[in-house]
Amino acid sequence: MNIIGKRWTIHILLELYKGEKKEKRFNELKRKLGDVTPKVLSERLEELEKDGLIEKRVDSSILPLKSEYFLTESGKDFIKIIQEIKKWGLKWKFQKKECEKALCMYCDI
Amino acid sequence: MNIIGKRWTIHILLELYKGEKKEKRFNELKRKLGDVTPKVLSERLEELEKDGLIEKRVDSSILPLKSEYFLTESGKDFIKIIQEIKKWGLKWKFQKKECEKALCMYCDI
DNA sequence: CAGGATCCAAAAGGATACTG
DNA sequence: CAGTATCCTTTTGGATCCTG
Repeated sequence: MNIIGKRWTIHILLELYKGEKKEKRFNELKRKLGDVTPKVLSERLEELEKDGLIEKRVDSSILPLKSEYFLTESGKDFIKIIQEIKKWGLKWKFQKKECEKALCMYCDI
Repeated sequence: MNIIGKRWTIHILLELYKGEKKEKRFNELKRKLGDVTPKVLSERLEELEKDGLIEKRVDSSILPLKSEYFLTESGKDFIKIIQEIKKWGLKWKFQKKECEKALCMYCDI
């Protein structure tokens, strides 16, 4: 519940799940997520790392620093739960036909 | 996320799912949940009702008032998500053998 | 680029007392 | 019994500026 209850967490996980390139940079996430402040983003990333859903890889050999975040196995597995929640929402709350496609163009899950 | 993110919500849903008698009274829930204050419990119940996961039946014919809460179909369906989350937790976080029984004696799911 | 530090506003939750 | 009302503390999140 610490994971799922907090703002931005789900969006971060989904962002790391989307697209071809699975590793995302700090500022890349920041941009994609719209208006997360660096403080909050940094907090969420730390928590997710602590809980083992994501990992961080830092390349400190070159400057400027380059750090990349990516989903772990448990993180990928957690995406399934997010998908279940979405299905529940589609079934009982929002009857949005567009979202029922294999890969929803709106939320990419 | 409004549903799942807030304190006590999950516990309320599980409480309404447990046991033979599926309808639970306000003070019954309050007692079972330990130390929820009536204010918070009342807030959560309202939200859950508004979101359609539970329903309320009031018997105003007799005094003192008697109100009963119970899960709707979508509420019951949501229990499955809670179970998925629990499974995820068991798999990746807490390897608690006792919880893997068909009906866990600790959390009743 | 990847954050950390500081300060502030808002939301959430809890304690307690009271009421139809 | 089933809540409301009031007040207060804690937790979050956001804004903004700064740095190695």
